[in-house]
Amino acid sequence: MSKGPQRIRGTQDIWGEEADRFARVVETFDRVRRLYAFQRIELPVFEATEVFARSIGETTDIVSKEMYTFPDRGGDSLTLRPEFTAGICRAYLSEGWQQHAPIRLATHGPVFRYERPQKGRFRQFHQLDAEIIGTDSPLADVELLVLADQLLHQLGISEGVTLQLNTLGDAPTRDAWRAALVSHFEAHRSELSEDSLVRLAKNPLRILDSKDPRDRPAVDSAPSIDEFLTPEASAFFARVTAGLNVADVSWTRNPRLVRGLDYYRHTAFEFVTDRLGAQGTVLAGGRYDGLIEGLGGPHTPAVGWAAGIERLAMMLTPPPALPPAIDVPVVVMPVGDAAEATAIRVATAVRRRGFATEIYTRGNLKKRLARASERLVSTAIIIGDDELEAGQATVRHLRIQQQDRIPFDRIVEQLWPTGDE
RNA sequence: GCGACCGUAGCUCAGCUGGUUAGAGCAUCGGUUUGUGGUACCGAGGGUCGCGGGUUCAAGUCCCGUCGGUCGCCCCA
Repeated sequence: MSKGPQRIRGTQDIWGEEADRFARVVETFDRVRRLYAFQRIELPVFEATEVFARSIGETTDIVSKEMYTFPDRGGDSLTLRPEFTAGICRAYLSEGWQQHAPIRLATHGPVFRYERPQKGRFRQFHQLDAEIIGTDSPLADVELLVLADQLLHQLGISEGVTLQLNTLGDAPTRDAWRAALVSHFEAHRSELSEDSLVRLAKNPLRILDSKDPRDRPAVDSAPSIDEFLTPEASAFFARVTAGLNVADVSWTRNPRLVRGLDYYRHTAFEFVTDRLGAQGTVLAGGRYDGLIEGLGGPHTPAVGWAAGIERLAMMLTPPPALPPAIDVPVVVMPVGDAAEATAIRVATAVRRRGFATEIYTRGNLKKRLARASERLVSTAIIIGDDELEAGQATVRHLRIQQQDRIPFDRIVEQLWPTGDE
């Protein structure tokens, strides 16, 4: 079946209706992001490996086994970005964006993770990303969440999506809670699943969102973070939730929500749906006050989130509701080689007037008209020997099945009279 | 990385318990007096049956491996 080179596993050739959905997600994000005054940035798809290794956490699966890491010809170790945040923080430092802090940034593009592909999960996939860097105000967290909420509404996919919210507290909170969890789970070792025993050593917080029913009892009896929140941490969380309530964004407290990446503090959140099988998370993020410091910069508080474009696109309304991919109102049909030059001249004039057109050259006139009808073209400009001799094109209006003759140099102004956009 | 299912024309699939030159629909291309419409009719091209090995007189059909896909686990957007 297959001829020639194969597409790389976990990558996609996006085309047609799927490409339209994809574009709609990006366009909507771009529109909403402006409403919240986030500025657009473009960043490299690869960075020095240490940018990700130091920020994401050496023990996470992403860093330990999912990165595309390779030496370049100069011997430096580079990595295709597995997420946006680390690269944005690196840029924040190397471009001196501190002087603009707090700064609101938005971007989107491909990210890469060496994972086993399945529904809604790819090796090259695409994310939307929004970050606010340089403020420790809970208002920033609120703004980001309200932005996310509005994005989902404008995409028309907020139905069935719930915002799950949690706090991971500040550093002292997190350390105390973590220690309590470790001793709790150590005491219940015998009740845990094999997976969770591994987590206990590597990333004990992760046991909390285990799907294995065997872990339930130990998880249910585990200490809650609320018992360890410092007054500052709980005041922070209270201001975030209060802000969401004022903005009328509904949310659910999920005390077992933790983040996979090590750099998160305080607010952690996920917009989750049940419509995407195992890949329920559609947009996720939180506050990462320690990350920039970890990269060697000054202490810099920040918040952000990322959303999977493919996952959002999959939730979009089915094809019929979408507008046609390409709207070409006019088509030019030269009949015979002699008509070619005139066809090019006419088509160019149409495009310079600001309208899309295509020149159909293949097949007999009947086939071409059939093709045009199929694609909902409204006007066909036919140019053959008769027309060349008369200096007038046959302009056929496909909808009303009527046609008339118009001199070549008057076609554009006849079809689109000035002032009638 | 683990488990289950799947892999036949560009697309969607049929091919019964292994048996002559592998089929259909859609799409494509051509034709129905080299110039007038989504229809109709006629015809054509297009397949190393993912790939490699094995069993058998004989394999698209059975077995093993491999690659790819799907779903789940892990992880995550």
